[in-house]
Formats: sequence, C-alpha cells, structure tokens
Amino acid sequence: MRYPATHKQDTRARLLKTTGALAKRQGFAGTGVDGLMAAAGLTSGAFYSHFRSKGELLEAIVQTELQRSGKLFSGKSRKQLLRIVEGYLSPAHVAQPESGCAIPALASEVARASGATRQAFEQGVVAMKDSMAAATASDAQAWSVVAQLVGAVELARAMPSQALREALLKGVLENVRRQLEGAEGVADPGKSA
Amino acid sequence: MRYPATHKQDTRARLLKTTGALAKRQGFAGTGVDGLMAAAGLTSGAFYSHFRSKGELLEAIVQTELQRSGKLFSGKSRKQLLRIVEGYLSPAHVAQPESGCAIPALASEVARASGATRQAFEQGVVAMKDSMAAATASDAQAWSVVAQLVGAVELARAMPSQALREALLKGVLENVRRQLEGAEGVADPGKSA
DNA sequence: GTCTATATCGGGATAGAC
DNA sequence: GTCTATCCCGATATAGAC
Repeated sequence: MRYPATHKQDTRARLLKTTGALAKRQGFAGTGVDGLMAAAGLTSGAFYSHFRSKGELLEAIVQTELQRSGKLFSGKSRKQLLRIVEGYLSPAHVAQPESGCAIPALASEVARASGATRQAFEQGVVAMKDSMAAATASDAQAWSVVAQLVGAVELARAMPSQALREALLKGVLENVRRQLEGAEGVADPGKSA
Repeated sequence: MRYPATHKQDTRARLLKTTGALAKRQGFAGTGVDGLMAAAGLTSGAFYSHFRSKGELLEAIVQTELQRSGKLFSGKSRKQLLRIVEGYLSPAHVAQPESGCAIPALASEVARASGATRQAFEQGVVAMKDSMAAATASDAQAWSVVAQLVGAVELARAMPSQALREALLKGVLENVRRQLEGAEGVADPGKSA
C-alpha cells in the first residue's frame, strides 16, 4: 500500500469536516459529490472509497456534527449554558452556518433522509435537550428552549432584514434567559413530561 | 383564443395550490417541474406559460401560502390563538406538511432563495408574530412563541421516535400556553394536559 | 394554453489506469 | 487510495405543432 496505515481514517476525518461545513452552508443536496470532494482537495472518483453513497455521507456528517455540538452543551453549568445560548442566538451564528450547529442547518433534509440518519439526528437533539434540562425547571422547559434556539436560527437565516433578525434573536434570548435563570429562583410548579 | 378569459388565472391558482402542497411535503428542490405540473394534471411544457422560472414559482408559492396562513392567525382572540397553536403543535400537523404551515416546511430553502422570495417570507413571519403579540405580554414573547412553533415542528419532522416527538410537542405546548395565558395575569391553573 | 419532443446541463455512480 | 473518463439518469428550459 502506497499510503500510510492511518491515511484512510485521516482522509475520512478531513472529509467529514469539510463536507459538513459545506452541507451546513449550501444544504446537503445543494452540493454535488464533485464539489464536496473538491472542498477537501480531492476528486469525485475517490469519494466511493470512503462512503458507499451520498446518503451514507449525510449519515456520517450528522453523527459527527451532532456529537461535536453535544460535547459543547454536555455537563455545563447554568452560567456556562447561558453563554453558549447567547452565542447560539447571535447574528454571527446566523451568518456563519458552516461553523455553526448542524441541527437548524440540516433538520429539514434529515426529515427526508434514511432511518439511520434520522436516529443519529434525534440522539443529538435529545442530548441537547438533556444538557439544557440541567438548567431548566423541567424537561418540558428544556424542550421549549431547544425548539426556540432551532426555530430562531432557522427563521433568522431566511429573513432578509437585519433589524428584524436582531429583534427576533433578542426577543428569543430574553425569553430563554428567563427560562434558564428562573429554574433556581422561582421553584416553578409547571412540571410534567 | 380557445380558452375562456379566466382560464389562465384559474390554472395559475390551481398550480399554486398543488405545487405548494408538493413543495411542503417533498421540499421545493425535491420535485422537478415535471412532477409539479403532473400533480396539477398538466405537463412540464405548460409551466413556462405561467412562470418564467422555477425560482419565480417558489416566490409565488411563498407569497400565496404565507398570505393564507396569515389570515388564519390575524385578528384572533387569545382563546382562538390557543386553539390554533394546539393544532400547530399537534402530531397531525407534523405528519401532514402538505396541508400545513409553509414556514417550517420551506424556511431552509427560502434562506437560499431570491431577495423577493425572502422578503415575502419575512412579511409572512412578521404577520404571524404580530398576530401572536395580541395575546402575549410583549413583542419579545411573540417572537419567542413563533420560534418555538417553527422549531418544534421542524424538529419533530426529523425525529423518528413517536414518543419523543410527542414529548417535544407537549413540552413546547405547555410553555407556549403559559406565554399566551400569562399575558392577562396568570390565573387559570389545571390546564396543562 | 397545452402538448410532445428535444436541447443542454449537472449530479450520482462506476471502470480502469497509476 | 486517488485520478481521469464515462455511463446514465433526472432536471431546467426551449421549440414548434395543435
């Protein structure tokens, strides 16, 4: 073999990084195998030494990306979560999907993807909710926070007016902040789930 | 002319209805002009008598769809809004995107569409927020509710487990209900199902 | 206005050389 | 493992008959 033993894994890791970024920016269906490979400095012919199909790549991207963001939220204190949430709801995150969270970027495509892809996605979403639940009054509140984060980013990315985007992000942040802070002070009775 | 004077407008209206439903279910990019026209009982050749390009169709779909859902929310009482929100966050709405709200179904594709399309979308989103603001304590709260509705439906559609989908929808509904009820002065316990 | 037929392009996937 | 070349199909858009 002309390549070192770790070459394939290294290449695969590099592919997941570059194709993940591209998929989050242009949409997974929005870029061909050709473009995905070019972004990693390779040609389309080499693609199928790493993945059996383009759909399998999406599954791997979702797995990798959501595991990465999972670590970002996992085991954080309330104060740390607040900082993370502020970044999540920032104009910078809205403007740079390629380095941001895969959940709002790929949700609608995952909805039409394979069962394995959807399960990997779901696992990541649940992890995010569980991490959030450490700072909310209930599981229901944690779901509410996750839905707000995802919905706000998704909506902001589709809205052309900067002023409206900022009003949206600010409004949602204000409310999420209350949900995260309120967990300790208020002793909120609204528990279910 | 072999066709009655209203034929073209009628056909256009029918096209917007059927293609809107298809786009919401399969994604706009997910169906070709061929399939879109077949759904209305026509062939692809006739498409360009109504729209100059596929992108122009998306703009028209967004305009029509969001105007329609705008009317659903507009001028409603708090009690009416609650009922509408319950339907929005129902498993039925998650399972039937073709007859549901276009905002979660098309948001990610609109984010990469033309300026005119994005503006039509934004206008619809703002209308929804404004209608919601009639029953919330503030504009920020109204944005929060809209983000939750959109995010919850989008996430639920990507999640394969029915139990988790229902937990998500239930949790978000519980919180939104509080935001809508809280505007007048809390009260009203025993409502969280 | 709608149809059939077609031009043109791009994307997913494979084959064989290195 | 990667490259170049290619097959095959689907998608946008156009041309001309009715």
